[in-house]
Amino acid sequence: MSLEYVILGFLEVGPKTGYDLKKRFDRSVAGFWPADQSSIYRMLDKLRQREWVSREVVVQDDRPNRKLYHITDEGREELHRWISECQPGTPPRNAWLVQLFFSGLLSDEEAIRLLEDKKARVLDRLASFPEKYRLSPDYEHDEPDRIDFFHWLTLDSGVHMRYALIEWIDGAIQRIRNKEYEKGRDGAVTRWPPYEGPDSSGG
Amino acid sequence: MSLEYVILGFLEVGPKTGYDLKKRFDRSVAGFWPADQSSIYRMLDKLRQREWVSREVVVQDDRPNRKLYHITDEGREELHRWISECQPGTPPRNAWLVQLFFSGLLSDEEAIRLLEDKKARVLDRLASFPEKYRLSPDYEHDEPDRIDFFHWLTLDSGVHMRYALIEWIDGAIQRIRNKEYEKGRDGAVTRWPPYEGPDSSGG
DNA sequence: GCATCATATATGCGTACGCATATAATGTCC
DNA sequence: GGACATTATATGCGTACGCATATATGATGC
Repeated sequence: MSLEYVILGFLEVGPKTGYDLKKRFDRSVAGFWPADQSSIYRMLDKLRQREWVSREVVVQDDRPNRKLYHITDEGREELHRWISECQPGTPPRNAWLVQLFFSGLLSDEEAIRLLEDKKARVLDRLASFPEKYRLSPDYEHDEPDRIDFFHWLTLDSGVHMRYALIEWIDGAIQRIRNKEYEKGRDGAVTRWPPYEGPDSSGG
Repeated sequence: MSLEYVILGFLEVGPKTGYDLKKRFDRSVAGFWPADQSSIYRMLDKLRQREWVSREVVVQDDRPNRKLYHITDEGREELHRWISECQPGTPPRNAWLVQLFFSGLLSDEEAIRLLEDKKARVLDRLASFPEKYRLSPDYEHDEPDRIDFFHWLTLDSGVHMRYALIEWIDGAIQRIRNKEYEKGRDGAVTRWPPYEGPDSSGG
C-alpha cells in the first residue's frame, strides 16, 4: 500500500489537514495513485495509531475544527526507508489490454476502431495535462526547486509513456490493415527479449 | 471489472474448467489482469447466475468431478459488446511513480539508485517473457492464427512500453546527474501537450 | 515410507477502497 | 429565496480480491 506513504510524503513538507491532502492528491498523484476522501481520513487515523503522525486541533468558530497532521520522526524514517527501496510493482490491471487480447474475436474494422478510440482517449488525456496538473512548488520545504523537479519528472514520464503508446497503436493499426495475422505469430512481436542495450547501429 | 470478460473470452474458444482457466490466466493475461483461483471459481458462480455460462459436470472416479463451463449465447453477446467498446481505463496504481514523485526527499545518489533498480527489474521482467508466456494457438477456434495474432500483439505492446520506460529512465538519470533541478521546473518536462502528430522533420 | 506435486473445487477471513450520506456554517449565483 | 459550492470531518455499506486452508487421490521422487 502506497496510500500511507503518499500522505507521509505530503506531510513531510509541512502539516496538513485531511481536506488539504485530498486537494493535493487530485492535483498531483491522482493519475497513478488516486484516493477517496474517506480513505485519506481513515488512513490518517491508522497512521496516528502507529505514531507516524501526530494531530493538532485548530479551533474554528464558523467551520468544523481543522485537524492538522504532523509527521513524526518515526514517520519520517519510515517514509525515507520506503521511498529509497524500489517497491515490487503490483501488476497494474489494464482493461484495455484485456480487450486487445481478445480482439481476435472482432472484425478488423472493429479492432481498428478499438485502437483508434484508445488513441483518442490517450490524446485527450495528454491535452488535459497542462490544466489538470497545477503543481505548485512546496515553498515550505528548504529545497523547493528540487522537490518540484521530481514532481514534474513524474509527470514527464507520464507524457513519455503516453507518446510511446500512441506510437505503438499507430503501428498496430498498420499491421492489422496489412493483415499480418495471415503470416502467423512470427510477425506479431516486433522486438523480443533479451534487451541488447541501446541501438547504436542506427538500423 | 474485467475478470468476468477474461473468463468469457477464454470460454468463447471452447468449454473449460476453473482449473483450466487458472492455468490460462497465468500463462497469458497475468501481466495485466492477474486472478486468484478463488476469484475465478467465485466468478464462474456469478456468471452462471447471470446465465452467461452453463455448466456441464464430467464425472471422474479418481479425482473431483470436472465442471466444464460453456459460454451461452447471451454471454457471447455480452462479451462482444464489452470488447468492442473502449473501456474507461481505471487509473492504474503505480507505487514506483509514487516513489519517484517524492524522490526530491532523497539524495541524488539515492534517487539514481532507485531509477537503476527499477530499470534492472524491468529488464529482468523482459528477459522472463519468452519463458513465462507460453501462448499456444487455440486450435478449437476456426481462426486460430488470428486469435493468436492478437494475443501476441498484446505481449508486443508490453515489450514496447517497457523499452520506452527504460529509455525514459536512462534520460532521467542523466538529467539528475546534470543537476537540472537547479534550472527550475522548465527543464523537467521534455515534451508537453498538445500532441502535434508524428514528428516528420527528422529532428 | 514420506514428502510433494498435479488434478480439481470450495469456503472463511481480512483488507483496501469507493460511493453515498450526515453534519454545519458561510458565501454566491440567478 | 432557493440551489449550490466551499470548508471540514466522519461513518455505514458494499464489493473486489488475495491468502490460507480443507478435501480427495494418484503419481513421482528420495
